[in-house]
Amino acid sequence: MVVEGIRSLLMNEKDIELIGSASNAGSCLAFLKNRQPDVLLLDINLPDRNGIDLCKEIRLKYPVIFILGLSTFNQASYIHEMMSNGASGYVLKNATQKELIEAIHLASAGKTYMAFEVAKTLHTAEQQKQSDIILGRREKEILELIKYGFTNNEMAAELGISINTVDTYRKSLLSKFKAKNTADLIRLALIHKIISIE
Amino acid sequence: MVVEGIRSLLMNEKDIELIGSASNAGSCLAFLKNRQPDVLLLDINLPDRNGIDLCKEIRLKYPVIFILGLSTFNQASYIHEMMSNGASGYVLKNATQKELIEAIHLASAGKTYMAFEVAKTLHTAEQQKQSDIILGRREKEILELIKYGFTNNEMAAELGISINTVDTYRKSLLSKFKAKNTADLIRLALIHKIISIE
DNA sequence: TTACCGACCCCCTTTTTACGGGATTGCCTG
DNA sequence: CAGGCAATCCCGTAAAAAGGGGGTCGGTAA
Repeated sequence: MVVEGIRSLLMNEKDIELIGSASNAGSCLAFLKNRQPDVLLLDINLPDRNGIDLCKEIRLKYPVIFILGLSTFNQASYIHEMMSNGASGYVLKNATQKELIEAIHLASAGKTYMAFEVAKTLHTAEQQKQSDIILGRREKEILELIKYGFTNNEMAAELGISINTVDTYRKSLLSKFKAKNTADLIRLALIHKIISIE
Repeated sequence: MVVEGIRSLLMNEKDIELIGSASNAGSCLAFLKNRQPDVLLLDINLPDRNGIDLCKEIRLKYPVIFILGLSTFNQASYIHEMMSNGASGYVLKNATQKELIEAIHLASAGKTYMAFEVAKTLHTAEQQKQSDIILGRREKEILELIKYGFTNNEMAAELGISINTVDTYRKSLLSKFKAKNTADLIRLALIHKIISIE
C-alpha cells in the first residue's frame, strides 16, 4: 500500500523518475547492485532487518545515494538514529505530496529535509533529555533486576556481591535519575530509554 | 500515501468502486451523511480522534456499513478493540492486493476477514493474557500516582483518604498483578497496558 | 603524579512497603 | 432479599528501601 501510494504521488512529477521499489532489505540491496537511484526512500520498519542499519550500510557502499528515512513514527529516537546514520531527511508516511517531492528535491541536491512536525519532535525531545544519563555496567545490571522486582538481597545473591554494594548502586541510580523512589526510577529509566518493557 | 496506495490497489477491480476517502474522522462523518459505502476501510490512527471510537459510532449510525479496521500495527489490543466495536475485519497496511480485495469481498457479504498473521497475533495474545486485569476507579488512580513516585502518605493526602485505604489498594494491586513489589507492579501494569509512559 | 571514577564494601536511622489479619457502608444484581 | 463487590477504614509486624555517613582499590586521563 505504501509503495503504491508513493508511486502515485510521484507519477506526475516530470523531474522525478521512480526506478524501482523493494519490499524488504534483501531485495533492496540486490536491486542496488544493478542500478542506483539518486535518492532512496527507506522505510525504518522492514520485515527482514532494521532500516537504520540498512541505511548505514547503503551509505557506506553507495555514498552517492541520498537516503530519506520513511516511517509512520514521529519519534525522536528513530529520527535521530536515522540522521546519524547518514540519512538526508525523514519523511512521515502521512506526508503530503508537496512535502514528499520537496524532500526528494532537497535530498538529490545534497541538502537536508525535515518536516516541521519532525523537527519539532526532535527539538522537544532534546529539551526534555537535557542531560544524558550514563550508567556503569553494574548500575545497568541492578536497574534491570530492579525492573523484574528483585530485592536488594536477591540481587546481591544473584550477582555475588554484598547487599551494601547493591544498596549503593540503588542509591546512585536514584540520584542519577533524580527519582524519588523505585516506581519513579522505573518510569524515568523508561522515559530515558535506558530500560524497556518487552 | 496510504490512501493513494489503496486507490491504486483497487483501481482495476471491476466489482469494487471507491466512492470516496477522508483524511480524518470529521470529514469521514461528513461524507457519510451524503453517501454510504458497503464497506468502509477505517484507519485506527486518525489525526482528530480515535479510530476505535469512530468505528463504534459509525456502526451505530449506519449499521448497514461493514467496517474493515486498517492499521500498521499487528497488535492484539487494537485488533480486539476494533472487532468488539463492530468491525468486520482487520487489514494490515502491508497487506497484499489479494488480501485487501478478499477482505472487502468478505466484508460486503457480511462475513469476517482476518489475515493469518493477524489471527495468529490474536491467538498468542490470548494465550499470554489469560486473565484480563480489571481495576476499580480508585485502584487505577493509586496506580497512576504510584507510577509518579508518590508515597502512600502523599497519595492519602492527595486523594483525601486514609493511608490505610491507600495501603489496601496497593495490596490489591500487587495481588491482582501478582507483582512482588512496586517495581514489578509498574512493569506488569505496563505490559498489560493499564498504564503507559508518555 | 594527582585526581577522578567505577566497582566494591560497611554501618546506622528513618521511612515506606509488604503482608497478615480484620471491619463497615452502600450499591447493584440475581 | 441475599450475596457480591467496590470503597472505605483500622491494627499489627517484618522486610525493604531511602538517605545519610564512611571506606579501599585499581585504572585512566589531565
